[in-house]
Amino acid sequence: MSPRKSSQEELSKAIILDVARDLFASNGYASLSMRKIANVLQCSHGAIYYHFKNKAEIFYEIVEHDFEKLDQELHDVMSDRTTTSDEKLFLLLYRYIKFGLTNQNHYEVMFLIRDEDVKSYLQEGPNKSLQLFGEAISSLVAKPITSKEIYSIFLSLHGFVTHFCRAETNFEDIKDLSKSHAQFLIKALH
Amino acid sequence: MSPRKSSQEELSKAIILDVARDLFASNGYASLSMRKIANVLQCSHGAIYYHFKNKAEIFYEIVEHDFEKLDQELHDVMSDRTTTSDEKLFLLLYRYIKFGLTNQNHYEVMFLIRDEDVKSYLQEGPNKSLQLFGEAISSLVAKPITSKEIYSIFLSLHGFVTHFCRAETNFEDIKDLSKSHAQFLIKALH
DNA sequence: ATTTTTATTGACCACTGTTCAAACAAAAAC
DNA sequence: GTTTTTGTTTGAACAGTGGTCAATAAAAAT
Repeated sequence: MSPRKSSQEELSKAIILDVARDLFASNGYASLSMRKIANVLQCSHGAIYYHFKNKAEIFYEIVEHDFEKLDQELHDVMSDRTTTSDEKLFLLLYRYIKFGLTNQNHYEVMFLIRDEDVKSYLQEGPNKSLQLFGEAISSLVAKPITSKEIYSIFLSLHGFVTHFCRAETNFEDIKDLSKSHAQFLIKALH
Repeated sequence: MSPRKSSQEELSKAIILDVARDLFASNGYASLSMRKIANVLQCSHGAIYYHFKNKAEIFYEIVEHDFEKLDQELHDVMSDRTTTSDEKLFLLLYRYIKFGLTNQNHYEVMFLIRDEDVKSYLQEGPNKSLQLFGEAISSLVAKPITSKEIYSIFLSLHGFVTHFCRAETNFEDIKDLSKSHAQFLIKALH
């Protein structure tokens, strides 16, 4: 009919991302198709490919953006003057788990999906998290920390989140377990 | 042409599993299609559905069967009379990592894939691993171990395997890191 | 008023897992 | 030995996927 929309209803990266972000939160990567997004946007799925190279690009942009909240949160923990180093250390681990489990679909794209297209966008993201983490932890523990220990801490948290992501467990349901996991890991550091 | 094969070349669960297992080891779950399997079997893809309910069932049978090697390996560690408890504890963790990383596609089906069909088959498998693990660890440590600690150990190993599964890292390339991760976790137990 | 650029459509491609009527081989019943 | 029944395979069909692209029309530039 009309191969181009009136300027009022023209698409844009931002509009697509808004809709996709919304649907993504409840659907996840695999079961949210380009056509479903197009449907909500009231456009054809082909149009989306004018704004994004492929499906992976859309979702990576969403995830990358939303992961800044995690950075922010960890940063907040570190710059709080009312908490001790020990408390900070605990909160760092605890908040990481909390973030992962309250943004399970995000976590999946960032750390779990094995799709090659998705992975091609992930050079920076996960490493950045790891580095931030490492620096923070090092600064909180008196004893010198090796990079292997940093890895261990990070991957141990990762395993916790991954497992309960798959089980689709609410964070609220495993708050206690999260706390004890964080404490368990801290014990290994000392 | 011939809607039924001569008895010599008839399909069977076993034959399908043999071929699928082979292809699965190098292709993984997502990118190995029913049609590819049928192609190698020289039959139509429809025929496979006579022997298996769906794709997930095939792969679950493969994975379930091959995971017995892990059970066996852990059992071997425990029943070795020449190693101390401390050595056994280390080997338990180390061998788990090794198994996961030398059977990455298996590990993915058992613990990672979020597909509903796959998960419907997974009521027993992962819990069984966890339980075996818990009993073994408890028996190796003098101090009483809580179930939360068992969880922590297990999920920490899981995170390690998961991460390097995604990165498709060879176990050989991170042997050292595996060892230090195992040792890190043991430190938390004491 | 005309040309150029830009964004959208929808048909199309090559896939995917899954279903199922039809067809025929083998086994069982007669 | 013939007929019936059962078991197994085929291949077309379905509904879906991500992705491409010529045709087209609105908007912008001339």
